[in-house]
Amino acid sequence: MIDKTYQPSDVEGRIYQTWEQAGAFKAGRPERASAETYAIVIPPPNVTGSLHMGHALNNTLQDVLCRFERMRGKDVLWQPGTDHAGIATQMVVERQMMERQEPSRRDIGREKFLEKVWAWKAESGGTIVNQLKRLGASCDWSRERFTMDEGLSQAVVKVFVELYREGLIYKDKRLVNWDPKLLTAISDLEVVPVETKGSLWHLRYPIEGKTFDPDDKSTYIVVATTRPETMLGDSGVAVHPDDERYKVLVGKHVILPLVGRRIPIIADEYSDPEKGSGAVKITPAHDFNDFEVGKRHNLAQINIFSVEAKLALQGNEAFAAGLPASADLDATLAMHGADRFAARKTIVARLEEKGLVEKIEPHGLAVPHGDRSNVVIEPFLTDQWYVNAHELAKPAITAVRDGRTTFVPKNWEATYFNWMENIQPWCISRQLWWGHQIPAWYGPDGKVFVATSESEAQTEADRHYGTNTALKRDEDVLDTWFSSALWPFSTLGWPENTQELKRFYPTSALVTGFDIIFFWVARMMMMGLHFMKDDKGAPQIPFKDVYIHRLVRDASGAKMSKSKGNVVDPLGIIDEFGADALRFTLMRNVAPSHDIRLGPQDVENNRNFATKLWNAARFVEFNGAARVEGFDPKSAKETLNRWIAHETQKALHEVAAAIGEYKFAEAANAAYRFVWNVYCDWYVELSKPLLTGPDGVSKDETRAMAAWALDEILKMLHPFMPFITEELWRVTAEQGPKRETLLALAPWSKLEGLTDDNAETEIGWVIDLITAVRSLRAEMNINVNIPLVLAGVPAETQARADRWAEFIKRLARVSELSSAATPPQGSAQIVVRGDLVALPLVGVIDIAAERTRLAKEMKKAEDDIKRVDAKLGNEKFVANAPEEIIDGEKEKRAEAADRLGKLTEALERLKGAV
RNA sequence: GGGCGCGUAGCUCAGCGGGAGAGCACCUCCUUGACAUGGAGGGGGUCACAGGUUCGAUCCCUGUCGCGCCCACCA
Repeated sequence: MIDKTYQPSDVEGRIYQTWEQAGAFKAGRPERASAETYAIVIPPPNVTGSLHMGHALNNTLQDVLCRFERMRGKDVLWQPGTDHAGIATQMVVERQMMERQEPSRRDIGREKFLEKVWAWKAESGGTIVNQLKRLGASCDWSRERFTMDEGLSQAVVKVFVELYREGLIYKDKRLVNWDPKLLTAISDLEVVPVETKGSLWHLRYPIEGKTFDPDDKSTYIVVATTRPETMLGDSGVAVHPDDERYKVLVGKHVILPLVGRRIPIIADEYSDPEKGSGAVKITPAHDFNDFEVGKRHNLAQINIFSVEAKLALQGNEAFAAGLPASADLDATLAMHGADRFAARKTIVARLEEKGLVEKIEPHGLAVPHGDRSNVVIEPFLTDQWYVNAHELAKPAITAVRDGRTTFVPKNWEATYFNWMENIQPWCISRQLWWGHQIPAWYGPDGKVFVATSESEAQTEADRHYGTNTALKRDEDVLDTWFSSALWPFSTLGWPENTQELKRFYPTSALVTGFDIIFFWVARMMMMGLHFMKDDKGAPQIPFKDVYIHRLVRDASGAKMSKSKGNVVDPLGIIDEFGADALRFTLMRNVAPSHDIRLGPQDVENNRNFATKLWNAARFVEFNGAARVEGFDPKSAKETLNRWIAHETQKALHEVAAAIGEYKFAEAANAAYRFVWNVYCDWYVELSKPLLTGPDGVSKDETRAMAAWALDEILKMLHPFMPFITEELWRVTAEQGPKRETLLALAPWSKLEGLTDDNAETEIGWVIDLITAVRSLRAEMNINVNIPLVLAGVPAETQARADRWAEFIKRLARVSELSSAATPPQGSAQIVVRGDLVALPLVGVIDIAAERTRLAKEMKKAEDDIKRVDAKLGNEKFVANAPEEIIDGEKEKRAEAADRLGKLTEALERLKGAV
């Protein structure tokens, strides 16, 4: 028995358990050993994270694909796992330690700290996994991986060492984005510009050999800067070679104020005469452009503070060592212990005292910030490890150009190419503790030995030095995205040549958000193509299709964020409306070029849809419509049953085709319309006379068909609404012939041969008639059952009406159905598919109102005729338009003319009435 | 500066060459034997604007305006 109401919270947990116990989501089920494979690797959520709406969308999309392909008989692997999320996790644990007023990580040391992180991972790592299960995600949990588990760590080391040996990973001293709060380098992608109202300081640099006089412009050159504190590191002033104002100064020197350093005035195209004063100070160690200019002109790279000093002071942002010996002592002292912005004040004050500040203008600019720390990034000259991304990008670009990997929607490829073609070296070292420690060891002279293990490095070192030499391991860890880049093959067991690798790589699809195309997708492409080869040694892509989705926003269209307090918790939604309602809402609204707006109202509507489905199943059950062993829908005799079989096939094909093209909303909406507007609104209603009528062949057939179509509905909805469909599948299994499989493993039906145009025409006519009568009744406010007279209709219509009389009476609330040559006096008259239908309503209808109504209908018909005549009267249209269009227009005209004729007669007849 | 996308009913969005659709909201009616988390009916739109291509443009092209996002730069 199906319960009166569906309570998602009561059944979802149980259903999920059933799936797990049956091993329904396991890849490599023996009975599918020879089946085609289908694989998706999950975008690994942060191990310490919890499910947000973005996850809900991302994973529902993947689940729809996986469940659909599983039902289509494929051997599906949805590879789950979590990411160690270096910076994020380290920050979480550090914050927790601070809240508990425990000693800091530097106090307890690396080893103790890492123990704490692992403990935290053990404690909270399962959260996200359980939340994904609540969403219904059909991952193969037996294969769950973690980016820092042993196997994946081995993969990371191997990749690092091999790329190093190929020269594609190298150590370099260049400017990096330094995060002064986290005290680590970060990659370009982790820097976000923040629009800020700043100032532009115009500083006077005295020219060598002249006595500085604020009133004599020939004694100094003005440079404009947004960061006056960096002047301590200036090693040149650049002007544009064509700038007449400064031509005479090129080659001369200025004496850097406060510091006293002699620095050259150089000519370089980088200088823009339009900006600032046209002369720009060059600080090679603290600005990316200046770094390049400095290299061109051999300028000194002067750090205004040193990493060592900062590390020692644990982030006090102190200026310490590193200032040149000739620095103004006062300035140095003022810097000591002050942060960059305090230093700026001090320096500006010192310069102002000396009359060296010409003016300060307000100036808007985008200041780079760290995406995690949210502090201003300091370009900083340090030794870091880099990946030669430019080289690795080449095959990754080609693979997409050749269409071996395709983006859906395709326009993201432009974004991908644009970034890949301009890719910069990828800084992969991080001055953190939580992550994969770089497999590099240093000898006493600083020589580096990169190896897969310490002993291997030691052996190499001993060979090199000719004696046993103590080595020191590189303290840095790798960027989290380095291990993520290997995810599609590391999770499958690489570097071992596993069965999984052979069977599931390249994976079928990747589903991810546009915001990590660069962070993740591009890098997986690079690493996958470099390390994975097919039998012939050709590079292998990590995935064939990349489906890119957008954001989930709140009901008013605002981006969800903790600070705004508008975050909708998917688990709260699941508690209230059920996972199916949330999933279906997301799927019905996901569109390639739009973010999704999600309001509770939408979820409620889809919860209502689930209820509708539930009640349809109850109706079927009440009416004894159980599944019948070996029932073949093709064998149906009743037109109504042939019609629903026809519609079912159509809907099932629509849904399958749409999922196949990643058109999730189209698929979900096709299923929605079929279930609600076809099956419930018409089939269930029209089947009532048959199901409540006398026992017999027709009744049996209708019962079997109703149950059969319901089964098909459960299948077509299952990828979207796995819980309620599985539950109904289970309950209905009790009623018909034995059925052992879970719906999750049931085969997607390959319906064919059910198309029936006659049934469609006939039922279409019935539906139109009922709708027209209902419409008229509502318009004229008639609440009682009324008689219906077919006026002078052809024999075919008459026969049809006879066949459907009972149905029409019931659904259109008609008391009696009869025929006559002409409509009775005082009838309301409507035209249904060319047939005149009269509703004799003497004394009931308002003749004047009916006249007005008819006139309105006639106007419509006349307009239709005019429109078509205008077209058909156009020679060029007749000459150029395709034949079927012209024929269509002619049909339209004939239909309208016929309708007009009947309506005119109807109006004529009404004249006699009072 | 470069790129991508979007302006269609009050709202959220489909449609993307042959006289505009859905859901929600709104109005009217209906507790009829699956479902009031429901049923029936209805009103509501110069498809941003201007040109062009075409027999025909919401749909294709060009431009304008407005909105959003990404990349680069910002002395």
